[in-house]
Amino acid sequence: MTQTNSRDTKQKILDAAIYLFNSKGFTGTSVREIANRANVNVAHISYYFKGKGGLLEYLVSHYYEGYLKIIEENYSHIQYGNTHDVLSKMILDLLHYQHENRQLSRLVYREVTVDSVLNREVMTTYLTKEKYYIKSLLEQGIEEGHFRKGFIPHLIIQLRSLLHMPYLQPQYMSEVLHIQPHEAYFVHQYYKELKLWLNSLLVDKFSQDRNLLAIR
Amino acid sequence: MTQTNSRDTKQKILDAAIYLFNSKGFTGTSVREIANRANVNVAHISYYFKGKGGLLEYLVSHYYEGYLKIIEENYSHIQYGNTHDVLSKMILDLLHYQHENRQLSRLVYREVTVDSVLNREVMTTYLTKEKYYIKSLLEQGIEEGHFRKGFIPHLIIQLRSLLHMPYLQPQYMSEVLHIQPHEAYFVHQYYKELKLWLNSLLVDKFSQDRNLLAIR
Amino acid sequence: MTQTNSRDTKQKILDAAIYLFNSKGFTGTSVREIANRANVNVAHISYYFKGKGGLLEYLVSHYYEGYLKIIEENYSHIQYGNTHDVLSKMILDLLHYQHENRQLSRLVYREVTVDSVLNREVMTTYLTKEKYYIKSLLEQGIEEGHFRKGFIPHLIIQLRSLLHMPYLQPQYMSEVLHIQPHEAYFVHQYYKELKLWLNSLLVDKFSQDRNLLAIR
Amino acid sequence: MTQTNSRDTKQKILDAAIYLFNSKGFTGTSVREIANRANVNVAHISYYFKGKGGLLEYLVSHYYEGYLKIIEENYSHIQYGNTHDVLSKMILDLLHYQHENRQLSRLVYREVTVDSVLNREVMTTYLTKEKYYIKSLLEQGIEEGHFRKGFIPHLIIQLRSLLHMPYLQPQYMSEVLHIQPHEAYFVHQYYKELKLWLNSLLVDKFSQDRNLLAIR
DNA sequence: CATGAATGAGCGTTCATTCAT
DNA sequence: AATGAATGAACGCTCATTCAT
Repeated sequence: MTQTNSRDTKQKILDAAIYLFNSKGFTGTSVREIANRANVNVAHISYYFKGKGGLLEYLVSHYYEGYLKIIEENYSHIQYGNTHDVLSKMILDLLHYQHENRQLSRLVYREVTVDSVLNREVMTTYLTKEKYYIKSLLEQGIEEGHFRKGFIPHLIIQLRSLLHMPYLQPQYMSEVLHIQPHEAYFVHQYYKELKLWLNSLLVDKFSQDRNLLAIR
Repeated sequence: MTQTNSRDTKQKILDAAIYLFNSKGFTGTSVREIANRANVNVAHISYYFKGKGGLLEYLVSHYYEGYLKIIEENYSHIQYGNTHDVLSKMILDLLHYQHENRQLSRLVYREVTVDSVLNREVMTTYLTKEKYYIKSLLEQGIEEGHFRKGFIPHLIIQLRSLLHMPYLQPQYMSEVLHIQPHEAYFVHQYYKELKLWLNSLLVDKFSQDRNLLAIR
Repeated sequence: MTQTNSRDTKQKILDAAIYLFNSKGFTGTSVREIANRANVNVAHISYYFKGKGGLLEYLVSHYYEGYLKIIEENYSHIQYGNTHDVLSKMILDLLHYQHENRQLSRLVYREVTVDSVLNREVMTTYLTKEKYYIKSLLEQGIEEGHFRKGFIPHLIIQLRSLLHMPYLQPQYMSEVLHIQPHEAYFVHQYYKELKLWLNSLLVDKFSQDRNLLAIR
Repeated sequence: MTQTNSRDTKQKILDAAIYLFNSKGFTGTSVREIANRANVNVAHISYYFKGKGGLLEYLVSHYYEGYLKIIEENYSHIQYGNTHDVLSKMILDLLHYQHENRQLSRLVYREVTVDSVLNREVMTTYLTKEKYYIKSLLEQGIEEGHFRKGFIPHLIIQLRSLLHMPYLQPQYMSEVLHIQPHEAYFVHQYYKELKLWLNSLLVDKFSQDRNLLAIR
């Protein structure tokens, strides 16, 4: 009876879509299911998002925009000698971002593994930037002698794998490993693991000292 | 017109299904597409695999059976003091397995991220076993003083993430990172990375020596 | 092209379904045939009636509701000594009802002879009520001394057989017996037959008189 | 392992078909269901009966042949003054026939209510003969003054209705009326009802006597 | 004779989207 | 802005039948 404004309707659609795409997959979800769950007329989905495809595009874009913003914001704090700290902070922020957008994270990371034009666009628009920033950080750390030399693409794979995987398989986490990734403390616990990984990239003390000596 | 035997037909269906499920996802692929690609009558899919769902189940089960067989085979070689070597070898074998079943790997790892009864069954049938073996290996390594203490579930997450992710995102690998995961040498290159990760689990020389001294 | 209202569409589907179910049977009719005959999109059948099964259920329920209404209405006029008149009138009304819904009658009476959940529901919902009313009427008539004693279930079988059969086999009626049950006068002619049957239930004059004498 | 001869196979198919056609209807039953139930290869149905349709035709023909044989056999005993006895005996024999072929009776009486070429053939081949014999019997009885005058087609309808209906609705009989038509004694109980009906056709004593007097 | 693979048409249903109201 | 009727294509699946082995 009460009139809802378009902001509400759009948000209700988005919430329903996130839930359903997350749990059943994009192609496994029908627009009618979304409309029913959102208590909204079916036609609104085409009206507001130009169809089911547009709805996914909207979700994915929004997700990666927030994702990239975190990376860019952290990257902007780069100075001489602080690449390790910047990377640490970036990782923590991304973990928080994923945690706050758990359902969206899962669906985005999954849908991006199918061959589609959307996937292509995501890669050229967001993932190349993501790669650029991480690569730059690692390169600078290596140049400054803090990170050991390594094949950077492989390091990027590892970082992304470690970051994303837990949010792609929450049911496995909880039902097999008995870890609750949706609990707030998971972020901090898992963050420690990623710091250990990060430390393993560091030039070890001995080599580092030797390097310094050699330089002198 | 000529009648072919059932082995051929079944295999043609499987090949087509792997390709299409891999590239478009399970729900995004229709049985008619599969039948067309396999040059086979649509009815055969239900006839041989009890429907589209049965086809996926068959693929996933077969994949995880081969996967688990590798883990069990390697695990059987466990002896005192060789956990590190067993794990290394297991990782290499799994990388090879994934490489030889690249398309199947991607589709299995993806489809297992949706909420479904199949997923449930996979977790209780295969993934709990996988967890058991890896956990046992790590625990023994820790007990024997080779691996540093750590929260084992988190280590399992990391290992699985590092192992599976590259095969879940081949397009990202090739188009953004310019790595060709389908080339044979990728396995060996990436294997080195995983060995580095494995080494990072080792008790470092210093502590190890100190421990040995203390024991004497 | 022009949009018609839903009442029209539903009715067109119903008319087509009655005709086709009547002539070819429920399982022998396809939804596409119905849709074509109704000049309506196939999807509307599921849209309005929740599938082919729902369509049959709707038809059967509506039929028996009208059928029972007649029985209840007549039953409500029951008074001391008028059971014979009430039964006569009820039979005439039911004959008219069947005549006005000739096609529906045939399909309902036929489909109710297959083993199905719908059939079960019809029996518990409608036919037990029908039995109750007829049984009550006959029992009262017997108690009051108008009807000869008899095994009531057998009388019910006979009444129902005589009432329904002509409408279950109209082709036989017209092509073998050369009777046109669809002509209006058939109702009145056949009604006379049923009255004769009803009279055969009556205690005959002699016995009746004797009974009365004996009572005095 | 043991080789079955073709007689067995045919009979197994017939038994399975009778059961399934009876319970689910002809169009509601698939040849594969029949083959499964008969433990026989699907192809045999087409091989032996020229398809599903031929199977039904075979069943219906056989049924009506036995049915007609009973009528003809009884009719052959007709003599002056015994029409009533002949009819009684015929009715009893038909009740027995229906009882011994309960499932087949139901399916035949049902399938004969759809519009089909088979139905047409049945009417011209068997039902016209059935009509001829019953009509002749009734006409002779009327001529001889035993049966009251009546519209013969209507009498035929009644006789057929009363005879067939109980076997067309066994579930109704048992679940609503709590009569077990499959029990042997039902035949005799119900036979009494049909004799009462038959007696109601008789010229009553008074009128008969009066007629006789008038004739003299 | 018996088998099971193979066929292609058809099944009932659901799809994403459009559009008049 | 919001509705629900309407569309036609596509969905997964089953059908009765054929036929080489």
